[in-house]
Amino acid sequence: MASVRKILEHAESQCLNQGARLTDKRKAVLTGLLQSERALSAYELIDYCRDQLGEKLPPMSIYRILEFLEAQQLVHKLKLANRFVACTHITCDHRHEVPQFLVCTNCFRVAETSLSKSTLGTIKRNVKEVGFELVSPQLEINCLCGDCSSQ
Amino acid sequence: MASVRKILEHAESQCLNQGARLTDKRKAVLTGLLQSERALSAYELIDYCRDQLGEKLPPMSIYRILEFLEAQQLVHKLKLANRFVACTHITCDHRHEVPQFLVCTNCFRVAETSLSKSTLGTIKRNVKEVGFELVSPQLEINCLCGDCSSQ
DNA sequence: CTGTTGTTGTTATGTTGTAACGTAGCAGAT
DNA sequence: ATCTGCTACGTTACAACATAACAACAACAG
Repeated sequence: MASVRKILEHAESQCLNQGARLTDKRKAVLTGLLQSERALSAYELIDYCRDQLGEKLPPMSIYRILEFLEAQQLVHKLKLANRFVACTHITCDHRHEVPQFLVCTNCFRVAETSLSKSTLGTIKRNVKEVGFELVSPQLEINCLCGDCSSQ
Repeated sequence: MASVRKILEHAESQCLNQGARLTDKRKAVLTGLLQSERALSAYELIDYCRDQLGEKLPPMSIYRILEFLEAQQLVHKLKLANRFVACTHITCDHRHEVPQFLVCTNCFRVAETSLSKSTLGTIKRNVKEVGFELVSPQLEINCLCGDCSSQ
């Protein structure tokens, strides 16, 4: 995995391309997520930025920054856990596929898999049958990670 | 669909079989969920019970009751939406399969589908590959319902 | 320098969820 | 009856999560 510094640089130029700025505060929040193995809540990020990076961010700012980072596709919000993770493909330039997140309900570690096109197709067909529509191109699945399932 | 009264009777005898009691307050909460098309939050249920059924339930009670009803398999908690729905199979006696909930992210209407065994198998294999384990026998998928997707 | 836009600060408040402890009522044993 | 123990429910207080509304300020184009 690339160093945090490298990733930040990459993210910064990516933002500039879109006419957006990756400020220090935004970098701090992104750094927090990059350095964590687990998905973090907004308030955990506040603590992290204060304790590790000396950035004091009130809740309001954190939520704004997270919203920004999400819009830039640099982080994902996991609704299942009400937490955030850095996108694992930040440094890839290719278009992102439909991401599938496996979220450990115990410790909030997150893994990503990718289901085959045909499996996804099956799911989509099922959804359509009951008159619904898959919106979020994002699947989140309740799991236990290896550590937690072996207690 | 069976009447609410019928369902309550069925649920009550099911509880008795397990040595549990379906009290008036518990019935009120279950009724609220049965009469709603959409998944309801704990606080919406408080309002419903107060306004429609004259049961004043503090948050603590609601959460305890919901926990009870979940344990009895009478309701499901949807983590994606932080809301609750009555189990659509309350009146069936057969063992429940792995439920899959399609949750409208806009209005919280909920539909259930069932993926084929093979599709589920594929997902389980994917999960296992990254060292995780499917715990919750429950899949929740972010969708838009027909109404909301056509705006 | 000035107006505009975007970023952050500040304050206040709303919403969701739980801990800790108290009470009420019923069931069975003595 | 009284005790005991259990389950359901009440009460208070607070923790955790999220946003509204408005003020201040920095960056930048013209």
